[in-house]
Amino acid sequence: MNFKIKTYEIITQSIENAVRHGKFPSDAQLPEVRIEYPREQHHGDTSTSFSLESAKILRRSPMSIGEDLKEYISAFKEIERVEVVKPGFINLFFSFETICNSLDEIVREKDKYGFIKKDKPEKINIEFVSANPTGPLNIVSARAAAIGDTLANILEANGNIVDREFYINDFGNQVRLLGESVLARINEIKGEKSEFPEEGYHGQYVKEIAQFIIDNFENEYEKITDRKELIDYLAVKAVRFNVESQRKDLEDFNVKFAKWFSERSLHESGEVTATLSYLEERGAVYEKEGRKIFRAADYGDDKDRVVVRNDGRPTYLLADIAYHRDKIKRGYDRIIDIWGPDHHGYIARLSGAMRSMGFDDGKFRVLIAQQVNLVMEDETVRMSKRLGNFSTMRELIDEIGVDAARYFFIMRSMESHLDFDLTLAKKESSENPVFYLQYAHARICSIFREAEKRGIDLSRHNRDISYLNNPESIYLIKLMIKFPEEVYSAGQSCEPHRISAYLMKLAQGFHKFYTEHRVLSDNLTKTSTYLTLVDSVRIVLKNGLRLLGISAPERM
RNA sequence: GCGCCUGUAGCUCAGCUGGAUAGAGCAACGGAUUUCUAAUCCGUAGGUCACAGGUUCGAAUCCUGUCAGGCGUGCCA
Repeated sequence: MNFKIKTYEIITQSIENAVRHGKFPSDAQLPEVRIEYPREQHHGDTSTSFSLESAKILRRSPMSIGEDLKEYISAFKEIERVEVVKPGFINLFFSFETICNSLDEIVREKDKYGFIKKDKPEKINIEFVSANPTGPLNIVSARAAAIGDTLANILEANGNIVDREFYINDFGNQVRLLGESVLARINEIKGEKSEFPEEGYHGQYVKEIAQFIIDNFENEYEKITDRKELIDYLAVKAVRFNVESQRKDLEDFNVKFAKWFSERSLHESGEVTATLSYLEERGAVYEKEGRKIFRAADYGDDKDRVVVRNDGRPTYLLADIAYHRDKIKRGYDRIIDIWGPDHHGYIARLSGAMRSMGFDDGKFRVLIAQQVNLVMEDETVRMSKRLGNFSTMRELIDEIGVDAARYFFIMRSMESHLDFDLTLAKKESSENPVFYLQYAHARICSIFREAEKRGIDLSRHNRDISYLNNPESIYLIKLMIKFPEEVYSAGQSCEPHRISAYLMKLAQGFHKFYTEHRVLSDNLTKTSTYLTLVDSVRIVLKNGLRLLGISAPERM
């Protein structure tokens, strides 16, 4: 059962009945019925402000409209009580039996509870992290990884087919600089004189790459005499090294990409030039002073953007358009990109490009994973890849663990500028909210272990829902009823943090239940009823944690 | 200058796309365990929702302006 949908049905039918009986004029333009969850429990399970919104049109007081609807609403068997209060809210209270029946649904569906099957699944591509292959992944990438993977999980739970994708920027200036940096380090190790490139990468890992290449490819690169060719060779090797280590870090973070897409491959296959002619055919590109310029301003951007420089080299934008054209060609219904905050100025031009290629506006969405301030000992740590002074995702995983790290990133909305307190996350791991969730799950498992020890067999005993007629049990059941729609709306709004907030509430509800009620007792009917309840909680917790990519331990 | 994000309890942040008396965690203080795991629970305290207008039955939420912080504003990626 779904509270909102059920309430919507009841209200709209009640309105129809009222119209049929002449309470409301049949030609009135009534507003759309909206259902809300009241903040206060005593305001009902669901409520609607329909009478407030229709008062003007019907030229009647909201209270009297509510009173008219009340008799029709209370005729529904799911509804125990209807209230019309204060300014004109209609509050609905569901019957105890209706609510308790939902437990059967949860226990029956088990690990599928909250997961929807669609007749026509959407094919969704979600691209995230896509960090430059010039070094280890940093904290911002870790945040994007946690958010992107969780969002993908949620969209899958909503019945869609989701491909996770990583775009490798293995082309252009940065990569050349990486090659130069590696060359300098190789010469250094060999005791030869070498100037380190001014804009180069100073991190320790560059030395490791240099050593790695010396150990494995010395015979190959020594044959290359042309400096430019050598740098290119080293760059390719270094990129491969970095991509592999990024892939490993991400897999250890429970993130697996279906596709690693190389930017370089777009250039080599001719897709980039093909995309240019495609845009030219559509009249979206013009030439000026030897450059080719995309008419971004015609598609919502502030100004037009260069796609081919006057020396003939394509810009990053053109490659990116080619990349997204490839995604379109692969037949996705929806395309989602998650970018870092430093790219937000780029959204307008790429969305413009999508529009110019005729891709439906609402189907392309760029989300920004906002910055992360790493806080240590109450001081903000500045992160800079080039200066080599940054905290890596690898360090994060090693320090605080995957579960805690993922949870920290997911529990905040992605557009908030996150202060990540490393000392706290490390030091006080027992106070960490993620353990609170996991502990709830472990506690329930512990109850079942004890039940088994006592030889209690659930299937042999009857249940009696009257044992659930207490505030703690009712609170839990009502909350669990809302899980599927929580998953749905988190997917619709692309807000994974809602799931973590929801699970927090559920764990809270359970811990409270646990202190108030004893599950195992001599009364086998009561025991069996309670076991069904906590089993449901365990199912929902586990399903929710699975969405977040966090483990649900059976013991702690 | 222009654009994007943010501003809510001492700190970190929620607030279900406009609802009723603004919430949680942490930190502080006081209490609870002969019981299925105390990594738990209960209570107390803590607020000019940055500020000023506007929209309406009703605003933390929407519109305008101001202030503050961050980021962006390349023929870099």
